[in-house]
Amino acid sequence: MRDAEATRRKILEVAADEIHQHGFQATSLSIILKRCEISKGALYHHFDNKLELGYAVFEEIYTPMFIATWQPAVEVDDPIMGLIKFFKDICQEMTCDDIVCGCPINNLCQEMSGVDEGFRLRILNMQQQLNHLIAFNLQRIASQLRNDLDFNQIAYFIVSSFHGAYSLSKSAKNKELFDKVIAELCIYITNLKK
Amino acid sequence: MRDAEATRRKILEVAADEIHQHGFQATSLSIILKRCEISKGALYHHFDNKLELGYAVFEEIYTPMFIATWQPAVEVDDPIMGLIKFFKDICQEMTCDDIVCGCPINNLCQEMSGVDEGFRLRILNMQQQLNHLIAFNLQRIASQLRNDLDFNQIAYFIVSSFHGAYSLSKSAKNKELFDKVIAELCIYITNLKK
DNA sequence: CCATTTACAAACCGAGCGGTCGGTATGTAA
DNA sequence: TTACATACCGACCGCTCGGTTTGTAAATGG
Repeated sequence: MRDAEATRRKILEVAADEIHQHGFQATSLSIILKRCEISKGALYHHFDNKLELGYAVFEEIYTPMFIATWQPAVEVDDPIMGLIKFFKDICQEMTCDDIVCGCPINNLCQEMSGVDEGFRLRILNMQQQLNHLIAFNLQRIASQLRNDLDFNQIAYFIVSSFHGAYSLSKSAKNKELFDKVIAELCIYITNLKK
Repeated sequence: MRDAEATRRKILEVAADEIHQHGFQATSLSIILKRCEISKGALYHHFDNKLELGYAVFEEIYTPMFIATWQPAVEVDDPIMGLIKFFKDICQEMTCDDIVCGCPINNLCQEMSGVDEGFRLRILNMQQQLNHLIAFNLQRIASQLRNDLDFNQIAYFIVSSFHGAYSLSKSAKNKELFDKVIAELCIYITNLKK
């Protein structure tokens, strides 16, 4: 037999890239087939339908990537500094094209939350995990922070601003705009400290 | 003749609603035709193609609505209080479904910025107008605000957070989440004052 | 009053979509 | 060698899409 697992993996990776670039609904299976140099039979051997492929991409590609991105930012001695370093690094490393393409999960959130319940619940779960991750680690150093802070609320606000920054930069095709919003976000985060 | 202008207007309004609900690409012309109870000939008599219809919706429906929404919020004696009242009002008036549907312009920004240059430039123009509107009116009361503030940066940050709040709430289908982010945004805005 | 333009209606077109299906090649185990 | 499962091929299907063409009744200008 040919390497079935490798075929499956290739489909997932190409699909992840296509979905990231064009969104789920606008992603064409035939383009995925062409890029993978496989037939439709091969794809439907590994996945029941387009939706199941989408779910698999979400769970096996986007989710691990998302966790691996955020976790190191807050699971450090000082999550405030961790977050700021995290954001600054993103500003430095990201190209303009990266920003225009946006965060895969946030893109799906915008596109698919209202369309498909399966996607919505997966995205919701991911967001709650992220929020807990941030809020818990802020709580951990509560003594260094201002009093009467609502850590959950703050975590949601940080993520909102971050993803909003992508949105704003999409129409501008301008990295500087992204950098500006992130800079202000960093100021906000810094001011959480006493 | 039958009332051509009324027909055109009805098409625009129905299209605006469909695009708001399903996005531009997923909006089907045939559904618009059914809802308007007109034929394809009527639609293509008034608009060259789907894209031109989309542009017309943007310019004749979304843009005036957008301006009319934000302008009164900042063109008051105290734009800080104006913005806070604006946000609080939105929290009160908006239903959960409204929030899930999102801001039409931000939705289009996410979906179409990378797909069509015509949309991108229209959205960009709109965002720059909004940013100037906010930044200019903050500048106006600079003496009441903290020193060394970058008003443009702050305006971008406010808009980012606001639109990010929609995004976050889409997957949660939860108004409280939206309210939380807005509450934190109001705290941030309040803290701009001396 | 008639010719022309306007404002639609309705039939139709090709392309592309997701998905199905019969068939084939390649492996393993009896 | 037989028997079967897995992995994959590619033609084809029904359907919807945006868009075009043709036809026609109502309004308008000369």
